[in-house]
Amino acid sequence: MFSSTTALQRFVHRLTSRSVLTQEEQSAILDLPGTAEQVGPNRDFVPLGSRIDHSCLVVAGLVGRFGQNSEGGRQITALHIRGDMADLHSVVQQVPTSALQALTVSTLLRVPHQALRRLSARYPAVAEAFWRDCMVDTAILAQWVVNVGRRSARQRIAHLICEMATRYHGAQVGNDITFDLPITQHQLADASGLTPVHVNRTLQKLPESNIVSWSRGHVVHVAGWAELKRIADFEAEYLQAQVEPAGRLRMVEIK
Amino acid sequence: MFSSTTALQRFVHRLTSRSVLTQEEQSAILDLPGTAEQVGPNRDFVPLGSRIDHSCLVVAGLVGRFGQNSEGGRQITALHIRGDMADLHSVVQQVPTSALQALTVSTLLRVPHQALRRLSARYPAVAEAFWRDCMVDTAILAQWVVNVGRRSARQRIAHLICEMATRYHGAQVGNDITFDLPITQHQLADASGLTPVHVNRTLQKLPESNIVSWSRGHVVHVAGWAELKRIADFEAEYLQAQVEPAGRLRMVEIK
DNA sequence: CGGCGCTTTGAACCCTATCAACCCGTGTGG
DNA sequence: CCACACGGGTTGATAGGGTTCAAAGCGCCG
Repeated sequence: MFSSTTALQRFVHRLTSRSVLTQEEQSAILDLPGTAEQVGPNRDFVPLGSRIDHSCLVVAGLVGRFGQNSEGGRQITALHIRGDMADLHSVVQQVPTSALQALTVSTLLRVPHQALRRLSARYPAVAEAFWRDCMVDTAILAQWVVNVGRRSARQRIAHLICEMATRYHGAQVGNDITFDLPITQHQLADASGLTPVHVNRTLQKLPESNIVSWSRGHVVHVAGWAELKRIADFEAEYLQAQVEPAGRLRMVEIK
Repeated sequence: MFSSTTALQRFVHRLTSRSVLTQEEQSAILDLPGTAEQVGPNRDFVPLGSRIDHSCLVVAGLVGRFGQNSEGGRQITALHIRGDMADLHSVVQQVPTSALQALTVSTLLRVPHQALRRLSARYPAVAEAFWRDCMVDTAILAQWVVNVGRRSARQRIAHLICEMATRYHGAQVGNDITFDLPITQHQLADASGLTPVHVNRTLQKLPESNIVSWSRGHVVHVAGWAELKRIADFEAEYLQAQVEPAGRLRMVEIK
């Protein structure tokens, strides 16, 4: 149904939108081995505590990184969509400090660390691209802190929608956008630091000017992107969805 | 007053507590060039927007990474203490997506990216150590999301104290700890997603069992570490303050 | 002594949580 | 084909943690 090659192509595409990689390096990534796996919703596929030996590329579906407090309160700290290597960082940090869970039925490609490390050692520019990609995730995370720390419920949700819209559509976001975000209100609550009940009520007040509609098929339709951005207080720069070629950086000379 | 060599030694020490570096690699880091600078409190020394060409090593003082919402609400997304290379990630991301500001009088060593890149290109293991260090900062950030998203005011503050105590003292935390945290209640509020007023009130209720005292000289005294940890719901693993030698990883063979 | 930055206190308010039902579409089994 | 369970989503009532605004206290330094 979903080819792992397609997923790797998406991954390469993401990397090259921010980093400079030679043709050889790109195809080396495309040749990465891995075993595909399908997991059901609400299933931890990267549990806490035990050392792991692979990273997970999201082929299809939606994946969340989860934190918890002792009372069982859950907090999603990151969302990953197709083409994301959800725990690329585990290449340098083998013991997960937070768990990865599928939010919907998802397909994953488990890529051995060994292969990723070999690639990084052989092509320093790939290591650099990996590092850089991890730092974009970090920038997103920093925005999440601002989101839950200093924004109202409606802003939090609006911001999350803006982020996901941009991540799905890259730079080409028009004023009218549609994309698939298969997430329940409960999960949305866990992502925004709110209660499911309050998410529900906030969501109802959002389409006041027909800005967003959230059909239960999980497809989000944004009718007024500019307006939504304003509400959300959203600036897309940190996502670096499309860094201009001139802005790209490469530490290692191209041979 | 503060030697930049000492700061670099601290930096090396931090790196080697999680990564394996040869003697040669370590001294290469110690030889890193840089220009020292002293900045006053509340001064942005890494502003938003403009491309930068150096990273900042904190020699002394306390610095914060700031996010903002459009209404001017400020949110600290990271704290950095002596020995931290506060924006090491800027080596691969030259345009800052959040600003760095001194919280107290601080001394910085501005280290040219060029030097850091040369080091990374020459010693892949150093690049790996840099990447890993950035990922520890990311793990901390993820905890912050949980903190502001899913913890009560008292837990947030307790957690922050626990984190800083561990970062200052590493693994050797006894039940009775003293350390310097020169931060105002206002800044503490910005870090924990609360208002200064509420921080004040929460702080007053903390020493109910003489657990922490926050003398105005900014020196924190924790009398009951175990109890504070319990309140804060704090697990130190994510900080990786002291990874066992056996747990360390190195992608590149030691020559 | 006066000013300044930080801390402290009070009172009112409100956003969001909590608890508890109920609704509704879907799938399943008798 | 209906009964039932199940996982979301929705709604109401109530409570509370945290905010807001405003003013006063306090230590420190010039």
